[in-house]
Amino acid sequence: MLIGALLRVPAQAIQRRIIKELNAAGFDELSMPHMAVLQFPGPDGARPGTLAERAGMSKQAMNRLLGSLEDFGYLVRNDAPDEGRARVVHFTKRGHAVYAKIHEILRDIEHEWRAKLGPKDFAQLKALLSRVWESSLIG
Amino acid sequence: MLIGALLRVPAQAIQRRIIKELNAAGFDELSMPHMAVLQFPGPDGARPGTLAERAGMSKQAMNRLLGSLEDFGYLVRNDAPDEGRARVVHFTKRGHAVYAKIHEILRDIEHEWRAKLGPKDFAQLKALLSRVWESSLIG
DNA sequence: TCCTATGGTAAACTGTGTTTACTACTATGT
DNA sequence: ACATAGTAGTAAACACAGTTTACCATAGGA
Repeated sequence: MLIGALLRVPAQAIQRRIIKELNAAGFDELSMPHMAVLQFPGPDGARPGTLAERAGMSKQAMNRLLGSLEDFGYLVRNDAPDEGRARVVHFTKRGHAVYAKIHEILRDIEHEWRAKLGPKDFAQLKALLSRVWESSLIG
Repeated sequence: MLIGALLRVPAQAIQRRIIKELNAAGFDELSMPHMAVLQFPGPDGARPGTLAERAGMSKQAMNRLLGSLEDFGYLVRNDAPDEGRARVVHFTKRGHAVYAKIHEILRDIEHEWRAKLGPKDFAQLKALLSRVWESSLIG
């Protein structure tokens, strides 16, 4: 089995599970595209343009996503007082709640993996993936 | 760093790189959605419905994808003589060529990762991901 | 024969993302 | 001071992908 599938399949499974459990927990307006905003490290305090770059999409697409999340009450876009036309995204209470819920789901998943693999091997897996992250392999 | 991001980011990076290199290698009609068909274990010999299920999408969406790949000359959909209305997907020569190219790219990526992490740690990483795959963690 | 299940197909609708075009503010050069 | 270029954000038109709804074709029973 090649590394592509080995990474892709569990990553997708986690993504799907997060959306499903989020919907079940009362955040039922959220769907796949919104994950581009909610992904680590989260939008709180960031500029729309920065978020667009992180997600690998155009500023316009990100902006519409932010607009929908603002309509749903997850965040607000305030003017940034320091710089010209810039704006800053901030979570509302509900926004902080989803983000916390996502972390809860991920902690559950980590707990299950740890139980299956054993704590030592699971730690090893995370350590190796962290090294991939830190190296220039995924730039 | 939580397991979600640790898996998602490199998996996405690999996906993008595959598409980019495929385009550069002369397979320039291919874009992200086509990857749903070309993903492991590949469409050769499979039913449209099976491929839809694998990719987690509707049969109709998969069928249009197959139609476009057929138009581009990557595959054909023949009648399956054994069963009622069933059809079977088969690669054309060009289809086999892309699939081989994808494998080549993935082998390159594995080579780079092996060089960065060291052969032992890279093997360990793949072994751990294989265990995740084999366990019921991603079902 | 009629009913159901399965596999596939077609068209309308929805939403998502890019492209193109524009506004607002800042900084720089003359 | 003014013109210019650069940065950040926004808006509308467009293209495309995926779901929904509906339908056709074959096989296997009741």
